[in-house]
Amino acid sequence: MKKYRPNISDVARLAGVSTATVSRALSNPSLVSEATREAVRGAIAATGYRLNETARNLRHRRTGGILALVPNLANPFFSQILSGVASVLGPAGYNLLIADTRTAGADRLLDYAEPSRSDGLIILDGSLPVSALTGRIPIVEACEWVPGLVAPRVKIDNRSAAGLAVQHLADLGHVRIGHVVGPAGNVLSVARLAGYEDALRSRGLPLVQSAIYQGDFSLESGRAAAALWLQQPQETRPTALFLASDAMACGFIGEVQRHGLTVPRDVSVVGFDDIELIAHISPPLTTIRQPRTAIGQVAAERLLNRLRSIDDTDEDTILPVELIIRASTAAPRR
Amino acid sequence: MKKYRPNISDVARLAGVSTATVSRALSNPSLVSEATREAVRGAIAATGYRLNETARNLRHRRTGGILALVPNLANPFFSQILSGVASVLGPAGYNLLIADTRTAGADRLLDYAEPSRSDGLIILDGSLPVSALTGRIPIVEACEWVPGLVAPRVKIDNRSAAGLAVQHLADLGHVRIGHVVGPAGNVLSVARLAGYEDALRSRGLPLVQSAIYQGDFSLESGRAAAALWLQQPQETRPTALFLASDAMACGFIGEVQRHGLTVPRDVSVVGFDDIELIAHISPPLTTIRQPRTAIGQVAAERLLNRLRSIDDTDEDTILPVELIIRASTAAPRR
DNA sequence: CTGAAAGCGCTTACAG
DNA sequence: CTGAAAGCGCTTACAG
Repeated sequence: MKKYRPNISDVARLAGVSTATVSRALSNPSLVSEATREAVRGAIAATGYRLNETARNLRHRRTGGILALVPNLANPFFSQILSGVASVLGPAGYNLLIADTRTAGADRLLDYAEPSRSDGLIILDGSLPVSALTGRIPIVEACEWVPGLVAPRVKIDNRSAAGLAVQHLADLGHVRIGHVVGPAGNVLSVARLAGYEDALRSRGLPLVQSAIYQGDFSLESGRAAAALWLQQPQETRPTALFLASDAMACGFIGEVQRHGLTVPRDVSVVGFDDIELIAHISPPLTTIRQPRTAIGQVAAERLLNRLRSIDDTDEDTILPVELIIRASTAAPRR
Repeated sequence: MKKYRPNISDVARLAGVSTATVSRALSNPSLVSEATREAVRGAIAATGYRLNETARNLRHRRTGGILALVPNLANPFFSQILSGVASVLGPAGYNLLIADTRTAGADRLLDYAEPSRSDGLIILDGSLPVSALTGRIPIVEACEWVPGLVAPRVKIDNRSAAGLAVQHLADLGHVRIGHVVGPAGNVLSVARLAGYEDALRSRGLPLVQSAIYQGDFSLESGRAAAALWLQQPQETRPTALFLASDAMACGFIGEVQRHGLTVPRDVSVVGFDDIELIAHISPPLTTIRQPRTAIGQVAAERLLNRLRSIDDTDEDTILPVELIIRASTAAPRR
């Protein structure tokens, strides 16, 4: 018993028809008579035939795959987006390929936009060079975006979302409101910082450098920001902080609690993203919810439309955010 | 200016050689004279030629991809494993395909082990049916495993790892030690429960049904377990709990804190996995660290070895775990 | 409704 | 060291 993989000719021979007919019976049955279809079905069952996708793809000059470029796969922030992407791509018959732009060597960068590698790109990493991506295969950007790249973007309005967070703190009566920014140069960091500044200005609140802390979205950088904040004089340091990610907010809260302070009694904290865990820590975190599954789904749908030439606009899709008020924010102590 | 994708014949023509020579210059340069190689290089640069992977794969009767089957992509637990997988597969020239076994329809299940879909499988979901996976392409299992499936497994010793957690609690002086199990029927749940029971027995501690709570690895199920625990009489309920996942431990701690209790003063808690966040909540969680990146890397390496016929053993790789003692555990109150 | 034939873009055993 | 030719497994315009 040899391990032989039957091909379309084996089926054709057994069914007593040509390979063309088998092919049609498979991909466009209405072109084939019922009797012939039945014969083909029988031959397929008898041989255990399965279509070779690689051959079909070669013939169709496509790959059958969509490549998602993620800055850091280990970061759980992306898994939910990818889950949304996968839920759309699977049923549509596309494979989801994933590449971690950090662990993949820079030499590999040029291959991303290779038409022989995938039929389309979903970009989740705004720090990629435009030149490597431009003009080869359809692209959609999700969450982050590459400045200068012409492609539809599926995202939230980061600037006004940041404004929501800060306004919430202002509404509670806070005057000295601080901000922990994301990674330097990151498009999201820039937009959220701008929203923070917008909100302070529109409320006539003080905008001072000492209330802005550098972060990089990570837990550890939130902890470090807290360490700085703890060293500042109590009378002048912020009574409330808006942090550009939930992870940083967690790190921040953990550190101030370790120093015997209480949130929100001693300091109010707002995060960004609404990752699942932070509803369960104490205090549960007030944050801006980002519809991550929906972002992934819509990005995948728009890319599929481009592949089918339905979507010919470069317009962005802006999805709504929501301020989720939990227990990490309160009026300032007086 | 037409958008024309040059192929190997275009390069051959320009270089004044045959396509066979171009092919050799690309994949086995030592077979080709330096002068010819140079000519080919020039022609490639001039035409902007890029190898078509699909065609090469068809010729080689392979796909160039490895498919990872994940039970739930949205669960961040898997992202770090996938990160390890990606870091090995990328440099080896393989694409990483990912499928979410939950969102993909059951009809798609049979396609997973399709040789035309991928060259090998990394299985992270122990609940898949053996029949759908058997005997088609090389498989490696990581973390979870499918009972009855003959394939190398890369995992930890869940049973003794659970024992470590329980022994730590016993060492602190706890007598009534409870356990929140993972999803019913899950291979990890079963192994960790067995390890819990082992440890109690070997210490001569009471093993009672009322100290075992059903969970499913999720935050919410940890919260629900806490709700049950809170209702039990203080004199008989466990003074310490080992939970089969960090997520459940977070949910548990959050709920008991919400009821005004303090961890570890009122109850000690040990989790499992060592996900990043739980070092930063308060109290920082004592847990069993699972080397997730390494699990992903080793799984990918073993699969690559199988594809190259280097690895011909079905033996499991057992990676070491570590008990990480933080602040969520202490001696029982007396 | 069906078949013969060309072709998608590569690779490689064979011959020289 | 190099080329002609067959072939990987499909699909589809063309002809009947």
